[in-house]
Amino acid sequence: MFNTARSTRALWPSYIQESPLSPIQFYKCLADETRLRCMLLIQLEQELCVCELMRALDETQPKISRHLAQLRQCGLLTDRRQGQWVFYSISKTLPEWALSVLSETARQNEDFIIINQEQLQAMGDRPDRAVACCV
Amino acid sequence: MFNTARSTRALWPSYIQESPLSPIQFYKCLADETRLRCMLLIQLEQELCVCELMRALDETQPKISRHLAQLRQCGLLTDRRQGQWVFYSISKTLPEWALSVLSETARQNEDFIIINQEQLQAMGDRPDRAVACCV
DNA sequence: TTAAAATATATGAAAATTAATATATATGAA
DNA sequence: TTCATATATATTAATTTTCATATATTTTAA
Repeated sequence: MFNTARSTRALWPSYIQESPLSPIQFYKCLADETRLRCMLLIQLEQELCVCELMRALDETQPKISRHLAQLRQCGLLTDRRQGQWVFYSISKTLPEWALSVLSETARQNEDFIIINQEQLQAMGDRPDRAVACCV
Repeated sequence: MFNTARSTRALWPSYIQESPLSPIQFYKCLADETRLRCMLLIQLEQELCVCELMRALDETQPKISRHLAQLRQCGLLTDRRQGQWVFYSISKTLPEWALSVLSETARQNEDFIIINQEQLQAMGDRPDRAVACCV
């Protein structure tokens, strides 16, 4: 039915499938509050880890993790592990139209996402990012 | 819970609610294949009636009608009756960002919608539109 | 004219499908 | 061991579809 680098066992929503990103798949990804906020925040902040998103959205760890995994499997996000943290960022394979949809949404819906940005800013002890050399 | 000009009785998906259009509500509307194709086609053709969309999408009448009603209740479409037909068009209250999302999606996903445009073109006996005077 | 019949659209209600969540537990790194 | 993240499983919730039927308009035939 579908495959991922991480797992072939999990039961995922049916719209999770291999490339290429269809408009339907993309909009299903955005049609959930947790996922939309994660996408917009990550786009604004370049890169965020699970614990930062938990704080910014005030949601449980499994919930955040699960939605991030979906976004990764649909090709919207990529992740990199740095020590104990896993940082998520916008996938470089995301088509241009999808990128412009995201930035247009963020730009004209500031009120929607500002609360999460504030909670992120208020978070103490945010993990340091190692500068990735030799990408 | 919600209200419409047409009915206060129907049970609709929870994302149907009164204004203003939130990004979540908008993307839930686009996160269904029937609805997304209807939106893109209507945007491209200015105005389409239920029977035209049935033909373009090859879907049943209740299915099309139901999804159009949802899109209308969320404020994405408006309708006008002309004789026996009901024509749907993009709502003039749709925010600018949503319009640009739609057109960007259409512009960069031609393959997705062309099949429906072709079926529409191939449809015989399309209802005439009366020029609306004195709007 | 008026009374069916035909055509187009809408919707109630149940069924079917799909998706989201919580809890417990597993994995991996420091 | 502790902290951060992932996931299995069960459960609950939300959404979509289908079928039957209702409503509105036009057409046809008496």
